[in-house]
Amino acid sequence: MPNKTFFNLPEEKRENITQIAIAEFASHDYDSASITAIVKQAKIAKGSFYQYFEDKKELYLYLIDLATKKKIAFLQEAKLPQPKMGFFPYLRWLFSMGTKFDLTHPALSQIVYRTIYGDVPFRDEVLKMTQASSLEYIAQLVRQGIEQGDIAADVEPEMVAFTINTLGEGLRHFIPTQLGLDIHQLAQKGVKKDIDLAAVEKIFDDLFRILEYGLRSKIDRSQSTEKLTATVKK
Amino acid sequence: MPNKTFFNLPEEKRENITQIAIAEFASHDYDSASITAIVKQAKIAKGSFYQYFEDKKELYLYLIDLATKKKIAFLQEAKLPQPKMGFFPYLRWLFSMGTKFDLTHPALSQIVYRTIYGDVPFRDEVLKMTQASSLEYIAQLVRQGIEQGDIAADVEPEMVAFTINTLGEGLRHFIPTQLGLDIHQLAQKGVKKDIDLAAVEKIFDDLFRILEYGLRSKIDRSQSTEKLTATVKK
DNA sequence: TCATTATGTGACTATACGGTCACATAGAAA
DNA sequence: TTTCTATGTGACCGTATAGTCACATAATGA
Repeated sequence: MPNKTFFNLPEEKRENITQIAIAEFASHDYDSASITAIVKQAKIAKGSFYQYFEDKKELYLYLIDLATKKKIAFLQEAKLPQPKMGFFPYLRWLFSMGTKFDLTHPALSQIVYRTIYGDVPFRDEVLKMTQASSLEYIAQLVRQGIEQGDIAADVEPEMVAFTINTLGEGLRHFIPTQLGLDIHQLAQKGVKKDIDLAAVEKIFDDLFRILEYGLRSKIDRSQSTEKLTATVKK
Repeated sequence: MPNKTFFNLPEEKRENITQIAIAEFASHDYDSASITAIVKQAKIAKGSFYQYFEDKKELYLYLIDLATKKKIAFLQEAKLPQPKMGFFPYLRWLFSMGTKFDLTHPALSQIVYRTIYGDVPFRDEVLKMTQASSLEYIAQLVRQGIEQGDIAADVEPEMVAFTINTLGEGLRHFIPTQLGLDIHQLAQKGVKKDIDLAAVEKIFDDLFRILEYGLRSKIDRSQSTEKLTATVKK
């Protein structure tokens, strides 16, 4: 955690430094992100920076923490749907909110994303803060879905959790691509034009058609293939 | 492409330099990979290196090219299965061979993987050499699968191609994890213990159960749910 | 033997990095 | 006014980087 000096700073100044740091760590991996570049852009002395943060690692962990908290706040702010709405609608809501967060906070999301695939020198430490928990959450959701009869009982919950988690991460690439947005420009310059939400929903329609057919329990499948098709295709 | 001086080198020396370079670019992203470190390990003078390669970028592109060619050779060497064997068995063969390649050439595969998620300064240039073509190949396969009646006609081919491609990439994380291997250690030290191939097949069983149910055309689905289950579970 | 060409070499340049520190400034308390 | 504490500053350190170049060595051919 940063020194209290950092939090004593006028909000505007602190926010400015934070935003510049986010942009730097979003567009470079840990080793390549430059403290020198940050202080130069933020127009503060190097010595000042090192009065706010112990070292580079502390700044980085602070940003990871910030991203995690912002995402949780984002999900809580959008009022959670009925908890008993069933596995697939709930999962779709999760995917949809995740996408909205990624599109409205592209830089933050990019920083977290980097910890999964990039070269953070202390990856394990960071993954505990992010990735592991989200995969475990989905796995638990899947087990619940099986108990409730939403998901076929003969699937391997870990495999399903992997499939869902992987596709969720993959959407972070796929959706911007389909919308004609460049994911790296996005992280640096933010969203310019309005997002075609209908196109995003169409992508979810298609993806959940595959997932539902692939995962739904056999009772449902044999009973209501037509109804399912009707529901999915609206 | 490297200078011809590089190819005039005694095979052993050239191979040594190549392997060291591969290890370096596998364990660091483009900016962090160090030419100085490579020449030090390979015990050649800096000046010699710059007689083989124009600059860092040329070495990097050479490695990407090498990885691509090795993977293609790997797929061709394992004699291609009957081309008309149907979409799912063929896809499973592709996944299986991809996994084998990743496990036997972890460093090369890591370098290519980096171009998708890392910060190569000339990403677009590189993606044309790798990612784009594999996604396009799968998309074409999907369209073919729809024509042949293996895949439901009402799915969006691009969406299916994304799903498959994303899961294929994701397996590169998932399989080593499930086998208790560390993906980054793997890239640096290679495979020590024998790989539990049965466990890998089990993962494919589970994944293809989801994919087949999710994608198979409705005619097949209603006709032969039992047979399909029997086939998949063996 | 000499000349020509291909290779090898490592000190060197210019630049960048993370991090430090002696000092300067400011505001508040006394 | 003086003292104390919090904050700001940028030259500087040690180390690393990609890339260069004047020179050395080796091999080939005449």
